[in-house]
Amino acid sequence: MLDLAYVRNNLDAVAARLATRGASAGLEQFRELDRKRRAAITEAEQLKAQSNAQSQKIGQMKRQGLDTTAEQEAVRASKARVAALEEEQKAFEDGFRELLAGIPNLPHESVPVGKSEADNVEVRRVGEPRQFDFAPKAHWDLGPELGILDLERAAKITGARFALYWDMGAKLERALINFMLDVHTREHGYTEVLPPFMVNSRSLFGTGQLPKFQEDLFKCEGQDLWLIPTAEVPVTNIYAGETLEADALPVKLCAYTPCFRSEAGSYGRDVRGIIRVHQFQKVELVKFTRPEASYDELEKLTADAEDILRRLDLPFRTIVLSTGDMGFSSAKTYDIEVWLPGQNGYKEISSCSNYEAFQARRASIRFRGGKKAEYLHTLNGSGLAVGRTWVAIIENFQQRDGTVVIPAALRPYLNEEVIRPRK
RNA sequence: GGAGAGGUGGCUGAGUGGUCGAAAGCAGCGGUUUGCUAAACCGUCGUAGGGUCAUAAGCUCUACCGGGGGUUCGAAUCCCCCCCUCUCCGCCA
Repeated sequence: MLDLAYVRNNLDAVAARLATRGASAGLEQFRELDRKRRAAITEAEQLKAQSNAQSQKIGQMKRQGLDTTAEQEAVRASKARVAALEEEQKAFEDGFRELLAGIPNLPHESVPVGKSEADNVEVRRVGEPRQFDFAPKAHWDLGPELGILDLERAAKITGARFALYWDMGAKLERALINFMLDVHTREHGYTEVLPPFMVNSRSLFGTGQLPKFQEDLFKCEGQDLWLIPTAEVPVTNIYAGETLEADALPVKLCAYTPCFRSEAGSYGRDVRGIIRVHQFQKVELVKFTRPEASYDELEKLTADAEDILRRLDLPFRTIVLSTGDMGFSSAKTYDIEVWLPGQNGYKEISSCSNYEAFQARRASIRFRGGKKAEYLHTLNGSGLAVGRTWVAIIENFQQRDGTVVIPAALRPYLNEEVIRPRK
């Protein structure tokens, strides 16, 4: 959510910046709705002030033993009008809040202006894609051949876009989770948390998934409980409604969670394998920072995520998303893309964003800087998506004989150096 | 799931129909005193949204005592529903 006073007083500038991300709609109504809303508030409150004064007077008169029948009747008579005005006020307030809550974040000035992902800009490329002296296989062939990935039975148990891992497949997934958590907590200074995997709608509003992106989520029928699409939601909301001490910042948290996404509207994309599934595991990094530090912290957070790929000897590139490709709540986003031989290209494995005060305002997360509490900045990024890391390892380190060599950094977590076909 | 107790400002904790946005204490902030620290003393000290206005200060109004309804001229206080916490029982990993 944008700052109301800022939008009101810089409407043209806000409109211009939103236009760069193709989101100008709504701002024309803003001024008009804001005006109507304030008029309604003023009118309703004036009448309420009158009634309150009358009621106080009645109290005084009663103490003096005076008859107050006429005064009581007068207040009672104005009640209907107060109720009508309040209703009108509420309607304007609701409409206005909805409008404000539906406006996406303003892109940071360093973000390249563009219409789509075609305008994203590569900022660095690390590692060389391996030259195979045989035709490398995609994980959807290699996984089943090794007996570690079983998509057919997963479809039987649950449905399409779910995965069942066997033996070394399951162990590789678990090893990756432990490896990532250990690196981030021991070497990058993050505190590990294990949050609920279901959240309420208030939390989803706080991070920006609701009200606009309900169709991407799984909801428990008849209850205000939703499966988390990312750990960002429960972890960012840890401090919802709270005010942190300035010297506690930055707060750096990391969490392993499964993530559940309906993938509505992605029919036909990444249909093979486990690149895009309804349930995947992720280790997430979340930061709460002072406003002036958030862009430095975004660089560090991105580097922390990249470090996992470096340690696993996986080639990757980092791109900065253009204004046209950024998520709703983000002011700036880096995507990290890992090289996948099966796709002969780079594929997103992490998304690192600075939300500035956008989420903090929605979730009401502040810090006490000077005298007054002010909104802090929130950031998060995958560190990393575990399922796609699994794919990257299988595909990048496959051998001619169909085995997979485990990268050195991961061997202590697996007690194996090679994944061989399961008998 | 059953029975009971409770949810008030940063914290503790008063307040059962009007003058209560809310006593008191602690913490915080400003100051006096002090060689320094401590203590003492004085003052100040909630949030959000309107109006006035310079997007300031100040003044003023409205709302907020877990959330939502209701009764009443008037609700922290009375009634109803819901949520959360604690204790006991049952069940369960």
